[in-house]
Amino acid sequence: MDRYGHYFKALRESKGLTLREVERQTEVSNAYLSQLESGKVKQPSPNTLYKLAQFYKVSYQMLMEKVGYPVPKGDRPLQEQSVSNVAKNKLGEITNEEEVELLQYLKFIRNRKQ
Amino acid sequence: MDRYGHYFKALRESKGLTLREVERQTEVSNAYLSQLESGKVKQPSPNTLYKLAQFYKVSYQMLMEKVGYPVPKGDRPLQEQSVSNVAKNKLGEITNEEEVELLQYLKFIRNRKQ
DNA sequence: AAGCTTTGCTTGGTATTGCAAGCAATTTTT
DNA sequence: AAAAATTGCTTGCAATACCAAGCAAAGCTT
Repeated sequence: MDRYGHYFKALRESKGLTLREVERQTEVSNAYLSQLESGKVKQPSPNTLYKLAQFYKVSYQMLMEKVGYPVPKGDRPLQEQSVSNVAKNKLGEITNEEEVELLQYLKFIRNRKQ
Repeated sequence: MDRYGHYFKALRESKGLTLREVERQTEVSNAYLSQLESGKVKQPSPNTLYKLAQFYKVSYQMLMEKVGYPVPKGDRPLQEQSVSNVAKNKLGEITNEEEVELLQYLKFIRNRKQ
């Protein structure tokens, strides 16, 4: 049940802060912080994690990982970003003709709006 | 209320899939998918977003951002994978609305061919 | 045409996030 | 030492994520 609760607690105590002190600066209630530190919360929202990451000056991604959210695959550089590659990743195969039609349609959309 | 619902719907329909087909492959219920696409969900969990990102072959980070979760600026991919990139090189940036329209139009193109 | 299947959608329910309010124990102030 | 403030913590509650089950409409099959 409590896998990372003690981590948040250690983080706070290492800085000698009270629950209410953290509450004031992060806008996360002391009630919830207490539950968080004692392992009563399963997966705090990214919004909450972000506030805590900012405040404690730790990596947001690391917190996400710690509570069990999937993290983006690798920080490796993305592959070449040619139009066809991007289109393939996104839409499955897309033909040249389809791409041309999409581009023309985009022009149409824009002209229509004014 | 709904800002990204249309987007998920366009994504699914551009591939000509049913709610239940997506359910089978992503393990996200068709009930929830329906709610998601009609703007009845505020912030689907990262877990759900990850499944959909994998399945639709779009960037997980981009979905996170789309539904309003904080995304660390430094860790963001240099260029996001999206339909907009199909056109970006040639026509510059496109808006979310335009992207949705393009996805829908792609669906139309593909269905038109019998 | 009458059944069977598939479609998107709604509804009722469970689980969880996150908080306001309050409590007992400890610390600080007077 | 009494009063006041501060501490971590619990509890009830509102909001929301997510799903199983079911529904009406539309599509197929015979």
